[in-house]
Amino acid sequence: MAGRRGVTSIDVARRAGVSQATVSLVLNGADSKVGVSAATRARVLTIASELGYTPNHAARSLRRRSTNIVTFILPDPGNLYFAEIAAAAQEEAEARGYALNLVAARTEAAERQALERLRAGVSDGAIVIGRSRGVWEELRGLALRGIACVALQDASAGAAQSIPCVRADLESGGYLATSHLLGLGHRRIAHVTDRRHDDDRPRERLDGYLRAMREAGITPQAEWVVEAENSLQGGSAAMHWLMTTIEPRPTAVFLFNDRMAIGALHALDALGLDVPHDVAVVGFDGIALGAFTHPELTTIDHPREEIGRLAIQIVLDRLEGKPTPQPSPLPVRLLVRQSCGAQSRGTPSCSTRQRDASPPPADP
Amino acid sequence: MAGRRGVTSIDVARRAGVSQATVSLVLNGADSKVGVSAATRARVLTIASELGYTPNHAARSLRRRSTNIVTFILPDPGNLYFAEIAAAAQEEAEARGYALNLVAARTEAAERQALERLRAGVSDGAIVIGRSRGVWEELRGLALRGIACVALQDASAGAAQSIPCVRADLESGGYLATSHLLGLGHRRIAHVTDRRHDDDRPRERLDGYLRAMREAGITPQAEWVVEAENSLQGGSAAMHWLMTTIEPRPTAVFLFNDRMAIGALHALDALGLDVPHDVAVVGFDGIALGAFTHPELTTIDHPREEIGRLAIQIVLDRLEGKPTPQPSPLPVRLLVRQSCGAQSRGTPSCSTRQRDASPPPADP
DNA sequence: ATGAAAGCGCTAACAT
DNA sequence: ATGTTAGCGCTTTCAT
Repeated sequence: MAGRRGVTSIDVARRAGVSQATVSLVLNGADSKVGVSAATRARVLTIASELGYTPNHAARSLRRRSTNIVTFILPDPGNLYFAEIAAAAQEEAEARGYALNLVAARTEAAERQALERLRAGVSDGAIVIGRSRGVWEELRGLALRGIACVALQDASAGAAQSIPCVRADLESGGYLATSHLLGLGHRRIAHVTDRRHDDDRPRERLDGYLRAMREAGITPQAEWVVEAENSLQGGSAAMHWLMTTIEPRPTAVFLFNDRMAIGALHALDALGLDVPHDVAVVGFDGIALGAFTHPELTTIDHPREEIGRLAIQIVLDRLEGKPTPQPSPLPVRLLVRQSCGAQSRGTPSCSTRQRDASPPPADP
Repeated sequence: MAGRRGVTSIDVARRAGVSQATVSLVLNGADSKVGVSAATRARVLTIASELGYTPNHAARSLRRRSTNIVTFILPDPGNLYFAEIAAAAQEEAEARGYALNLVAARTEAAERQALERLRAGVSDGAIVIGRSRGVWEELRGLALRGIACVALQDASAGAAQSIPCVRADLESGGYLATSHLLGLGHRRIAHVTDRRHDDDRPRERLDGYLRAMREAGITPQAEWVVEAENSLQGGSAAMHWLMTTIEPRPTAVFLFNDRMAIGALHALDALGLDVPHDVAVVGFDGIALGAFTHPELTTIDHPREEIGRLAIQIVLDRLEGKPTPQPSPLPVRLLVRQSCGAQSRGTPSCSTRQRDASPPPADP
């Protein structure tokens, strides 16, 4: 039920007493060699806006073989980490005249669907946070078709596979987090990782964790590493399990991401355990929310803006034929707040950047 | 730089030794009156998949005058409330064979852009959480063009304007929240609202707040109602201001949404004030995160799934020509957790649905 | 400076 | 059962 059809360039042409081609010429600016007289130009423009003319997207895309759209496929819109990256990408895309479409692909089926639509040419490029292994073959196929694809945060996609990948240095992050806890005197340090298997991301953090432990001469107990669902509940459940099952209890826990860490804080609260006194907690990602938890969350801070901006830049540069080197992993940094116990509760660190802003005007 | 073009139905036709039209017939199923022999059908299908053929989206949309896409314009992807609604909408859209594109429109300019693209026909319908006042004229224009639009959570859009609006009963929510606090014995109850002016949403909650106060025979002090930015910081700053400026201090605060409430909890924590003992806090929305804060957040729970599902249903029903009545406001409910002080900290209420799940398997 | 015309890849009505 | 054909609305080359 498409309803009455919109106004076309032919309508504009008729009203303006010119040919349809002229309308097109006028609307696509003077970038063409052929010129249009100022008078005609003005008349066409006026009438177009009078009629509320908007060029039809499908027709234009069909003809131009491009859409001016980039798709951002995200596995989980409920994870603010992705929201923050997408926001940065969005801004950059907009600045360069492209639209960014977010597509949630929470299941493999949804992901397949989304990729299928990419093949159909719904957009000129894509930023993909892959979920399933098979994504990479698919992405290469798309790249061959001229669709500019960039992977996010996936080591396996790497240079070998010829599709560029923007990522943070996750292994270093894992190492940093764990070293920090070791430096605070902790020995029984647990790590909660993402249950999803078909993915290297959990592995990288884990590698960093293991390296730090090894360097400290500690052999992590098998039960110190637990897999959980990547969610608030998952983090909470994992922490609950760690605290009620393992003897002796771990004194510190490093979690897969901030969202799970927030779940974990809640579990500890419910168990009556104090953070950081009884258990130290370190998250991963650096989402803004981490500055507002109780206690404030110590975490591994990713350059989220840069990740988003870089990803879209590579996509657009490719689209415009510019050379795009395989980017190197972006550095992460330790963001010390309260949950790790490195600072006293009352003394907020200067690295806690998200301090309360100035008071609002009262104005009922 | 579109790269080499993809495989078209003509390629498939050639290889299969049939006409291009036959390929189209086969791929669009048997819904047409004309038949295709099973043999031809099979051959075409095989070859199509061998060649990796995917129908071109632009061409198909141009011809069919429809895209099979619905756009969801959201003002703030960092607000989990929208993420939860969008997730529900997504699921329903998928189930009905449509794709849902999320578009972030954090500024008015971005919103205009997004609406412009709707006019161009990028999608068949749209769910819009308007930001600026002008949206409504624009939406009506789109509806006239046959694009099925649904507004979310905006009273002003209502029946009068002929564009359907799915919304929760915000005024009742404000009333419920405030009444609850009054019932707990509070008298100096503050309300933190959204600073944005061109919008009725803040107003509705405020109306509920004022009605409850009036019924209780209390005249709210002007300074009890403060406007703040809709963000974690905004909530935090507003709470800080309330607690450090007003004499005597309010003993309870009802905030515009859960995100601001979480910011507020943080400010109270930083000031050394105990929630709910020193100050009772009530949020609004019911996002999942509210069950994981410290203390757990008492809030006005919206039927977020239903909102998302209903919105997309109306869009799709309109698209399919089914009658779609103007929906009535969806009921909200008080979700009592810890931050209001109605229950002792140690005794979680049964309405706190998001309890920690069962323990995960240890499996390093 | 402007118009005529050829498609982009597909669907759907009509002809065979 | 299959092929032919006429566009969808636009861009762009080539004439004029």
